[in-house]
Amino acid sequence: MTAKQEQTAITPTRAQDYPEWYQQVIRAADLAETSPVRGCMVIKPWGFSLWENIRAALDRMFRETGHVNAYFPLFIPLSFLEKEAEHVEGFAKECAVVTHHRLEAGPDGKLVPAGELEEPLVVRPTSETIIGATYAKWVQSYRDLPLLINQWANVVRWEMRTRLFLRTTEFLWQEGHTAHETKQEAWDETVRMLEVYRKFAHDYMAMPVIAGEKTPCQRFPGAVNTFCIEAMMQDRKALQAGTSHFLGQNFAKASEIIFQNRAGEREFAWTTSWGVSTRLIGGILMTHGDDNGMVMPPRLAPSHVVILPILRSDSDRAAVLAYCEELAAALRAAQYDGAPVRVELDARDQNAGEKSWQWIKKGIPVRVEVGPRDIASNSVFVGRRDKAPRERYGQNRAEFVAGIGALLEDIQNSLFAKADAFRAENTVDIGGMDDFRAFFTPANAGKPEIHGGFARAHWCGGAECENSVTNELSVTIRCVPSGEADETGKCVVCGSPSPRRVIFAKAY
RNA sequence: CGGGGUGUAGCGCAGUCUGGUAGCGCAUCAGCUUUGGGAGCUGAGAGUCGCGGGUUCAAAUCCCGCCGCCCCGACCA
Repeated sequence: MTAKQEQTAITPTRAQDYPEWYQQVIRAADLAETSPVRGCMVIKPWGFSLWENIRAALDRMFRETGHVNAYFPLFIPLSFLEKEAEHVEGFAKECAVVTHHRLEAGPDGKLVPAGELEEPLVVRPTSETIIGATYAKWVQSYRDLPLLINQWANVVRWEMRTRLFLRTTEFLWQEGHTAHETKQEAWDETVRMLEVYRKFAHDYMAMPVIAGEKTPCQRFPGAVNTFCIEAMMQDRKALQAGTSHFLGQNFAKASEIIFQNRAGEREFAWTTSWGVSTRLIGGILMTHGDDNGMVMPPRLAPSHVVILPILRSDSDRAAVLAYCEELAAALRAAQYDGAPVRVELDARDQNAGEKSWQWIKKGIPVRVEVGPRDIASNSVFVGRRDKAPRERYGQNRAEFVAGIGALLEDIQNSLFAKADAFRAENTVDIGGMDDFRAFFTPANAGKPEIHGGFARAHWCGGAECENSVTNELSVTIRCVPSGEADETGKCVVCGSPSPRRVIFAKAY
């Protein structure tokens, strides 16, 4: 082997500079770019198609659990936001506010806002309050419940620091808002939707997650309980990938969602809300992406297969293209995940190797090269995105077409298995504070290397202990995992008795 | 919003210290040659050097102010 390292499509590599790698993959895979507006992004067709597939799959799951879609206004009267005290406190600092409704030419010819609004409008950071006000009108009787509504929308949160997909000023999401007759029903809904998210992450994103509950410090403003799914990225930091909130009667009280119950009494409804956002795209990138770019899980990939004709000479050209067209048609007639296989035929007149690398960077699951030799032997030359770029194999064309669904499913499963193994390798049980510090302290403080992971450690339940590790090590409690057996122990910070382990990690 | 870094062609960068009218690689376009793995040769196009002001005969370069982006911190999906 020569001293020269094998060239990677992305520089720097993950190990060299993870945040820079992340940005370069977004560029190289043509997912998105920054915009003239600070903190806002342009989602490009290849990235948006991924979002559309996420949306379609989740939307189906929401309908299967009895929900319907609706749409509520982008603008929320300021007074609505003021109704729930904790909610105000949580969001006030990051609200964009509309104060005028007209532009007029100023003395220097420039446009200036005019027509000041009587009441400023807040661009929704989330829609609990305006949906609550609407539900208050819709709900009179227990017969009007439950209300099970979702909306796909954009929201704005004026964040200090933004990162493409992970935290942008404007982002796309879905927010489910439900109202129920009983506490139990609302609680069940909260847990049901958390499970929908967990299943979606596992089955579609091929991203293992831990479902659990947030500590009081990390709760959604105004919620009684907040549940979440937490994933581990390849820099071993945690990414909150979805949340489901049990809101109790807090927002019903704020918005006066009152119904007459079966006993004829007036009662506040029990509500929930739950959401996932375009952040999931960042999650997919950081779960599966490698030093050659994006890796799309087949079930969500904008396209499954790209056919790359090898056009060696003009005399071959027509025959090769015809063979490729037939192959594309045969693949499109095949099914994967209950729908036709999505196929690209890249007949652009460019160097074959260059085109191939472009598709590798975009993360398409399967590449198929077809040249005169393949046609002569009635075969195709196949490359999988979950394998090394040069690790390819020839296969009989009919077998390849017949097996395309199984191949895509195999890639989907291998991505999950790899991510799951990575998470397992970087999840450790920790007992004492010395080990805890060692786990979360980088060896090189000047330019921290990838370090840490998920620490499963005991916690007494006290906010002081939680805050102390956050202040000292920038480590937060990601969640109290659901469905784990109780295990008594001693709090990693203070040594007090603890009923169970929780997940500590650095987080996005 | 505090500390650090950075901003020069679509992308990655040199040039800045020591002021002299902008360069390299990749990409793009044209032509020819190539073609089973990120092609070669020749030629071409493309930059208000982040923005604004100042010093100077002359500013990418020096000075002042502002802005964007990245990292760390506070905050968060």
